[in-house]
Amino acid sequence: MGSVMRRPTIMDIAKAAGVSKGAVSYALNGRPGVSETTRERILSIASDLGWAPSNPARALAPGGRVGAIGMVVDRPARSLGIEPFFMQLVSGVETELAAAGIDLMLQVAENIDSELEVYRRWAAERRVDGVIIVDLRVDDPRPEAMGVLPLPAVVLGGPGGTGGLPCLYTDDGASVREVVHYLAALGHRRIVRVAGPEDFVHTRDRTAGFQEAARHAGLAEARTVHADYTGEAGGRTTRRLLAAAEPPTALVYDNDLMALAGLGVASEMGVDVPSQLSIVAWDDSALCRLVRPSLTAISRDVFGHGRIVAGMLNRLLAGERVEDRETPLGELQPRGSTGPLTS
Amino acid sequence: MGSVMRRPTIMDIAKAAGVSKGAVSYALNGRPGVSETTRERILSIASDLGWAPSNPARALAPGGRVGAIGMVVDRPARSLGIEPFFMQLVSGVETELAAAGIDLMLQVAENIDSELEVYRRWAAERRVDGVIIVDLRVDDPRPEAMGVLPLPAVVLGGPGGTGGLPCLYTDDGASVREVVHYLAALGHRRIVRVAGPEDFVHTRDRTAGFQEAARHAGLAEARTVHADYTGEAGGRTTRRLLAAAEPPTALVYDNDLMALAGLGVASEMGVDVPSQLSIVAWDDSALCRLVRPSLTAISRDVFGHGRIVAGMLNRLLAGERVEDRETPLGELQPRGSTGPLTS
DNA sequence: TCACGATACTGAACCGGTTCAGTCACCGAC
DNA sequence: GTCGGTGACTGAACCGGTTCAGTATCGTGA
Repeated sequence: MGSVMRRPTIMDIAKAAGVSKGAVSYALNGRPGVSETTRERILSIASDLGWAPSNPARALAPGGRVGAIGMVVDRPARSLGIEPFFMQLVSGVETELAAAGIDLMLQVAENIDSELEVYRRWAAERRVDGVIIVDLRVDDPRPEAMGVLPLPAVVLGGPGGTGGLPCLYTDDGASVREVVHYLAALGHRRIVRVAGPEDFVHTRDRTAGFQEAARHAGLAEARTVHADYTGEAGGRTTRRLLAAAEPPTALVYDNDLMALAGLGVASEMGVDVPSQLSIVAWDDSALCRLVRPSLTAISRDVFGHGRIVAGMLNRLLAGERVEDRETPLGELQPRGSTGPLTS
Repeated sequence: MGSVMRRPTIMDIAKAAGVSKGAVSYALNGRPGVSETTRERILSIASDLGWAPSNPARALAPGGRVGAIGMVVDRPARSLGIEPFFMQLVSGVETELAAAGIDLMLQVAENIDSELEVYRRWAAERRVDGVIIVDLRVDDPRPEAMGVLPLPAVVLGGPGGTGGLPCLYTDDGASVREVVHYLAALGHRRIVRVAGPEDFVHTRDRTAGFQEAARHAGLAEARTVHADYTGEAGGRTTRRLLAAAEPPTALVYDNDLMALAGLGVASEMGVDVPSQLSIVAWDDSALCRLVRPSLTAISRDVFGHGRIVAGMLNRLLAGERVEDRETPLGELQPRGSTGPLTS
């Protein structure tokens, strides 16, 4: 008592062991320069003292790393809470980072400009060692900004348009083609896709796959309309579509939140799912299994994507060369919200 | 060209301005010790050079702060993705922190022990300046652990059981009493509450409020059963309750995810909502408005809670004395999922 | 027996800030 | 004219690590 609790430093260890700071550093980092007996003595003292390296000090030393990576999400704040995607991704990312003792900084941004501002600040203030970029856009300004900063980055999305940054990408076009074939086989011809924002690369890829499959199946009336991933927009769009003279018989949504909203609107308008309308969701979260009818969805391992992309960034930070990587295809999970027309 | 891009330091500024490091530091921090003309010259040079303070260096200096706070969430990873609560809370927290230039570290943990391990590591390695503790338990080990570490902390929950830590609390008992009165007024007598885990303080508070209101309204059959906030558990519990000989006519859920699952199960079992069963959710997220029937819910300003609790932590870190604070009561939002029995 | 090289270690510089104790010039008061 | 005080600034220490250039000690081979 009396002495104020203070974090032990390597200097404390050095004094207790009767050696110099440098020797302690070598011992603790498993580097040559100390004898095995000395190393063990130092490690034991360090453990007795409850020593842990000061992260700021490590980061400050020449060539030091901050031991944290950053992620910025800039979808509309309103939808963020419900969007299962990000928390699952975050869980996966952290699982991978935890092993390396790396932390995750999370920021929500209003738009892509404030997102860039966050990256600039993080780089200037040395807050993070690298970042994971999500929701790649068409002509995305972020990859090129990363080149200037410089802030090592890995992109979730692509391929293409990543400005040389390593990326983890998915062939969404293939998944959407499977959905169209599935719906066409059920007899649907008026299929409309309620998509995410037009300037996302994966939206564009899905749209291309959708059009191609529709043309292939001879569905002249298939088309894509855009919304913004929020339940509100999904509901509004669905209401408009179902009120048309010849409403679609099948709707394909780009996330599960809009699909859920669509299901609600159909019910409100007296349109039965699936006998009068089939609904397919993207991003098969638990939501899809909770509602009635349960939602047919394209299921991807978002948690796994997080692990992989974090691993890629880790290796990039370690100075290794990192190749682009493709994820397994999303799998169509047929459930109660799709079926043949029975009118 | 040829010169490698290097972050500018205050030494670079000092050289350019022809003054010492110390003078630059005084100028940049708005402290006395430099003339107004010199200060302006230094600021202008700093801006020209694109200087920003190195966070590790600032943190390392005596009395320096890391400029980051941490938050650990340890609900079951499965439910995390859909639980709107956390992302809304995070948004609110960050909005408040952004103004002070503070970052947020987020960690997901499997259980309360690994959560404590994270706090210990953060404190030992000086990763964060303080933490926000959520989901306070009965006999929670965390407040007391914080006293030892030492890591400044603010609790979202309580009051009581916070071991002296400042807290932001809600009178959940009052809200649940309002719900019971509302349902009783609609004619319901067999009301069951599907609650969160028993060892959460707010679960216990709600249970107490629920029992008191039930006794007051003469509802002998009202009771509480416990689940774990996941949709799966909410659905399973609902199925069991509705299969009983004399099933409840109203269910009150502790979050909206379980309420959503309950709604699905009711539909699956052919129980109409609201004519045969009324459903009330807690945490009024957009989900409640998207499904049909829309869910009556207790609405709270989770985003606002985040702002307030972050502000409290900020002031605590600044050395100010912080008082416990109560949030406004959650408001009952009656929607389509509740009504009188019409059997 | 001596030179040589390897091993084990020390001392100091360095990272980029903050802060404290001085130094110096200048100004007003007596 | 001198004294004291103040404002402006410098130089150096400090935070807690990492790393590099030396140095002392030892064993070994010729």
